[in-house]
Amino acid sequence: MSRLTRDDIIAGAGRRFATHGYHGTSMRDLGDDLGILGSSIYAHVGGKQELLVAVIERGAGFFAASARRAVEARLEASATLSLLVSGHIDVVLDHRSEARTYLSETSFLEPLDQARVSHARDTYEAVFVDVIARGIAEGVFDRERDARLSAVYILSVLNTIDRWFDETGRFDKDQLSEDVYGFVTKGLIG
Amino acid sequence: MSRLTRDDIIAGAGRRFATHGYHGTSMRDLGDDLGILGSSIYAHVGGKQELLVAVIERGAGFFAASARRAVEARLEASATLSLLVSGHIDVVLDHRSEARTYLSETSFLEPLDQARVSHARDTYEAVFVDVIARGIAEGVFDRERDARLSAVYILSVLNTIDRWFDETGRFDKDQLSEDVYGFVTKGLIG
DNA sequence: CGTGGCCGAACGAACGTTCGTTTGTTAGTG
DNA sequence: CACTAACAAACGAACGTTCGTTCGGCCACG
Repeated sequence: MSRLTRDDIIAGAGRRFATHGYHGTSMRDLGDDLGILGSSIYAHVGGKQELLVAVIERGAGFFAASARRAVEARLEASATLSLLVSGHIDVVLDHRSEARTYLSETSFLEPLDQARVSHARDTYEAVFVDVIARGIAEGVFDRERDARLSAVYILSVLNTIDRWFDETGRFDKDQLSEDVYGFVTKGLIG
Repeated sequence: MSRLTRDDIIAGAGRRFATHGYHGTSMRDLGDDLGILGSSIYAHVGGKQELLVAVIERGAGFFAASARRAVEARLEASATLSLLVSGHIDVVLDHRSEARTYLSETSFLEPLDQARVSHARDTYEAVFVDVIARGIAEGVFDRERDARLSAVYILSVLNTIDRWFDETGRFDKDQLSEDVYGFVTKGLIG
């Protein structure tokens, strides 16, 4: 086992935070996972709270990057939404720890950090709202639907995927993306 | 300030667990909320873990009761699903603390309790799966949709509602139920 | 007048963090 | 190519605090 970098520490913290929660994780626990003493972590980071910030910021970055890619493709509304869905699923499954920590431990940040993360999340959600509103305006989505509520519904589905999806199953990520997109656009009735 | 009952303690614990998490809550915190010392809680309850079990069991009970009511109405598939949706929303909004704790702190239960709660959750989910499968068989829902996946999607939407829905807004619970049901059956396209 | 809710002190364990020291790698010098 | 100064990672003990929990005594209510 070679020596560790700051990134190794953050990755380990993400794993622990995602599974045991921020308050359920001690520096000694984290050290055990990494094969060093809890106190040795302080050679890399200022403290436990700084680890949480780093993990969550990393998670936020993945989502922001995914949204940017979807928007910059400059496609029609439905295709953009499809990109947003598959991009979100990629983030949630390829960066499970950071995504999960970002999604469920944000309330344990200090107020200033929490405000910044909340703003990032609002910005990300706004991308979904905008593309849905565009789709409604173009007539491709139902004029009766509320763009904001629909975005919240869709994000609820996407944010929960990592809690049940088994990557090793007979269903792969692409099929999942397509199925989710089909569900949120056509619903149970089809 | 009159004297407290065991139920008061559990209700207070639910509130704290829901907002600060199980590990983010100390017995002294909880005592402060209730207006007594942390140590005094032990006059009502065996310990902290027992509080978590009680809160979660209460939450599980609400969901189970809702599912029972929906099934015993013996309606056609789509009407039953509508009852399941509105019943779930009632539980999540009328018993926010217990529902939230049940939904997100279950992993901090001891293995035996956790297994029992997991089983209860599977049973509840199965009610959704069954009614959707029935709807598919009757031809009222799309034959292309997978009942199990659809149930997970719908439950994802329902379980997230308490994180964003503002009861004081211009949108009431009944409108919300109808909107959610419309979304999951007809989707964005309509 | 006894039973039970509550207090307040106390317990040992675990917490996040600090600190002086040891260790292993790297860079520079002759 | 040997030697060494410098640096950063990791150790291990210790810090003050907070944790969950116990216990004896008090006081109000049934």
